[in-house]
Amino acid sequence: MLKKERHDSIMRQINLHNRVLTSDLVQLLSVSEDTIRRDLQELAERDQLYKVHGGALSKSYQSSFDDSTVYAKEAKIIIAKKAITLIKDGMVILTGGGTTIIEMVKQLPENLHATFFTISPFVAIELANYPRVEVILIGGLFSKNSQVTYGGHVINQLSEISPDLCLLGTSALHPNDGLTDTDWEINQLKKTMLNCSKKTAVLCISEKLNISLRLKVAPITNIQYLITELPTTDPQLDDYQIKSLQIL
Amino acid sequence: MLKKERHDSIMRQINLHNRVLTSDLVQLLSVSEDTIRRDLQELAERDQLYKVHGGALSKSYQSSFDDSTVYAKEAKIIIAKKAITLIKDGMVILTGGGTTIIEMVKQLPENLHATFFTISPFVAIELANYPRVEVILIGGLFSKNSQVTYGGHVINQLSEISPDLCLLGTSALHPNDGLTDTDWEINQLKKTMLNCSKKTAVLCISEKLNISLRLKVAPITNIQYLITELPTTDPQLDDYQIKSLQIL
DNA sequence: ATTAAACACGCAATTAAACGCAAAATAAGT
DNA sequence: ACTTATTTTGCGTTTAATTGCGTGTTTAAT
Repeated sequence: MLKKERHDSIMRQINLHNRVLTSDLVQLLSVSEDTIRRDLQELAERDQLYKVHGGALSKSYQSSFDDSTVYAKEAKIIIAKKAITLIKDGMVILTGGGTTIIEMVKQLPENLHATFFTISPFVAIELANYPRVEVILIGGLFSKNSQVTYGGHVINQLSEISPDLCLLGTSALHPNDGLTDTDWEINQLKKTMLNCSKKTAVLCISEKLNISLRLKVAPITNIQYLITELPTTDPQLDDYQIKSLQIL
Repeated sequence: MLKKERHDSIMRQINLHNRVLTSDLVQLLSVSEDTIRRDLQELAERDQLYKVHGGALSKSYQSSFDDSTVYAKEAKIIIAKKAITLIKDGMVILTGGGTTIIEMVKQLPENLHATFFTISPFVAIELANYPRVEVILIGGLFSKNSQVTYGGHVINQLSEISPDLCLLGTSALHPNDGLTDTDWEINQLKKTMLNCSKKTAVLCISEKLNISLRLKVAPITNIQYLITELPTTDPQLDDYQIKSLQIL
């Protein structure tokens, strides 16, 4: 088996399971441990995965779990400040969850007058500090992992609203594969959020760029704004310079 | 399981719960106590948590779940422990918001298997720690004062469910006037919650007894359980000794 | 003071990683 | 096609990391 095939296979396993054991890969690909180790090392050098003792982890896995030590907070504040330029008085806005969105909420102007729909209790609680903001928490099953509401009931309610702007945190963004995710239910949810909104902005710290996960949410052409902490001219963003997408 | 996964899992527990017991982690991650201790030590060295005898504490106490300032906490814990005796495996339960209810949630047995509907995001977040509990957050307008969802949408959804038990925190309870409140919308809400549930338990610290507010929610005969921090024989409860009301 | 739980320390067993080297495979040039 | 240069791989060995257990000590609660 060619090295490149092995690497692809390893990346597939990682995207599929968020983690992989060296020993499993040895069996799966029937090569020696040394080879796997060398492969993992190489992929780690290319920033495609996170190497740990005993195996490797998905790079995006990192932040899906640690949601407290607010990872890359500086970057998220920069993103937040860019994002609020999209928000005008009187708008109806739909948001997902995640630390990036919460950072954004904290940066909102004191006297903003707007209506927010959200699937995240944390976002709702944070928004409650703004006297002129109307907050509607969309109810449904509560996801223990993502800490947002999800499921059919949420989807139904989303189909009844038509916000001006949808603000979405991301697990992964890729120039070709667009927005992807790992969880089926959250995937459905994000799809619906995107579809019901007039415009969509994706908030994405740069390390989540060029990553592609198992489940496809939407092609990049369905997104109108991409917001990262990088300057708009940064070469990392070159692959995203397409006409339908405005980079902030 | 990889060490980093363990660490993330531990941090997640801490961020959600603000505290964690070594023994719980041993069970949760099925490794020896030594391993957990070494993990905690490592995380403590990295300033990610405070290590204490028996477990560890969150380093950042800033969360909205800071319960160190909860008023009359001791009393509320007593109430909580009484309340959970009403909860059996398999039940469908509806809860309101408030610190008393949150204290109760924190006291629930680790392996409770039940379905909870709630109008409080805080309660939902806290319930999310219980692996076998299904949490449904009832969505709607989010009240800045009471930090619960309210309004027509909530009322509608309540009318579609029929929980076995409704757990209600109280603003005021009076032998003649029953359950009363000050806010019109919250009042409507509590009425509906009471009506849709098969039985209702009122959680009430003793200092809120014998108080009557402007708006009537329900007569005392509509309530099945009264839970206070007092012993059931306390003279303060004499006025509430009626046949339809069980005092815990 | 007594007792049980929690802890720290060292040890040994297991497992993973790193290193050097030679065989095998691949690519390149004649 | 044949040889040479380069890369890749597997093996043996060494080194490091991780874990669980036994033992004795500390801590907290009664």
